[in-house]
Amino acid sequence: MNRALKPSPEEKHQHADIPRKTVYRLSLYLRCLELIVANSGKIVSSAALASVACVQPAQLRRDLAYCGPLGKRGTGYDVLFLRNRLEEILGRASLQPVILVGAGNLGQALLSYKGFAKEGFEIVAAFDLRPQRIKAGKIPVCDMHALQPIVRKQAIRMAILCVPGSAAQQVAEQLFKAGIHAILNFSTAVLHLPETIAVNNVNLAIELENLSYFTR
Amino acid sequence: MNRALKPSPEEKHQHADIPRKTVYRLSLYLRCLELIVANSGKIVSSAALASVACVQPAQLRRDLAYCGPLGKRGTGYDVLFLRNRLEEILGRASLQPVILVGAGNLGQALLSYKGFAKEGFEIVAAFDLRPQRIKAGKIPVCDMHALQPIVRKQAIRMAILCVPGSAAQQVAEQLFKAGIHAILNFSTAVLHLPETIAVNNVNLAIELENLSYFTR
DNA sequence: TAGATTGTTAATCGATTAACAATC
DNA sequence: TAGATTGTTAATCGATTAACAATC
Repeated sequence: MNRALKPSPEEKHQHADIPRKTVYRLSLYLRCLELIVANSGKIVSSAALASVACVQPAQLRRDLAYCGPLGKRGTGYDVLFLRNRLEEILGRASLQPVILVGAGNLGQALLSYKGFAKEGFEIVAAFDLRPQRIKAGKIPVCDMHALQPIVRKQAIRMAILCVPGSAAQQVAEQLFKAGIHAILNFSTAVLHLPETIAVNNVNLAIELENLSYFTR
Repeated sequence: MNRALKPSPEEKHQHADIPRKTVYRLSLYLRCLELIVANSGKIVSSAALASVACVQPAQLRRDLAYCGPLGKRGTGYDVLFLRNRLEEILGRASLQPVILVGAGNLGQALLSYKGFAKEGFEIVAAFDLRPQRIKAGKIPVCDMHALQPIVRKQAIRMAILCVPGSAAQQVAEQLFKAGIHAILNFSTAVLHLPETIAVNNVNLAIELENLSYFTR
């Protein structure tokens, strides 16, 4: 997506800093809108969309307000228009290349997981200490030494990290040095990295432990 | 807030409702303590532990304070004692049985993922519409019809949900009716369920989308 | 006792919700 | 115009952080 040099009115809100939690919910709303589109809904009110997304209508309106005025007072939101705007804001216009590092159990699973491709992300390469041991369908599995040149050459910004916890910090530093800007961390380790790199943690064992606590 | 009667110390912390975010971080602290134990640390200060866990020392002390006084002023926390207390509070004393529903790509991956077993959770059975198509090592893969009797008989409280988004709501209702108390939801659907059942959502595509937004 | 570090209180910050004026 | 629903402001709620008295 090419950007005009001077900001147009549409872009007025593009660079507003939207809180992280709101951005997360925007993704949620987008998925709810897809459902509504599939059910041939044309117009949706904040109350209706909020109920699908399981949030309060006031919160939904507030979240959307960060993106500029998107609805029509007295009427509601045009479903297709809102969907398109959210797609723009979330940057889903273009296919995003991603690499995956650590092709063990979980890593191999994510390689074959269809959910990413469906939503605009393409895993273009996987990396492992012992690349020959891995079957990964169409995706090339490379040696760790190939990481930096591939990331640089293809200008890849995002990585999925699935190495064992004991290796995670060291590999994460490699990713940072190679020029990666964001890591989805599935390892059990807490990563200590410069603030310029974004990290989202998905710790499956902790999620279960957390649920377990609340079942008593 | 004026209380007529002051609760005794035990009363105060036994049934204390610890905020969800704090419970999550307690799991994190527990894992950091394991690291410190491995490095033969005996005593740890809030500053040291906080730095390992990437949180503020004040937040760590506050979080721990929900669990009663666990440290010694002027000295710090006894590593083994604190670990044991956190394990008790988080209920890691016993092995927790879990079922997995939907053994597609992601489901099969989680079945073979070692991370759960390592941390006190055992996937005792998997369920799928077409159980015969799945290879799952030692774990029995059963027809959906077998769900309710198995959950009841073995008094299973937790489920991992990996079915396609289009089936998720319906299957989640089945889980609820079968007597499940907590769901780790990997499907793309937003589940509408009674408040008595706990749900944690892990939406991999949204995590990536969220990171993608913050890399610009 | 002097130094260190917790546990707790008070101040700050941010996020959610309620209320309503703007306006379709 | 009357009814509906947004966008926004103000009130509320909860979570984080700073500060410090308690105490080892």
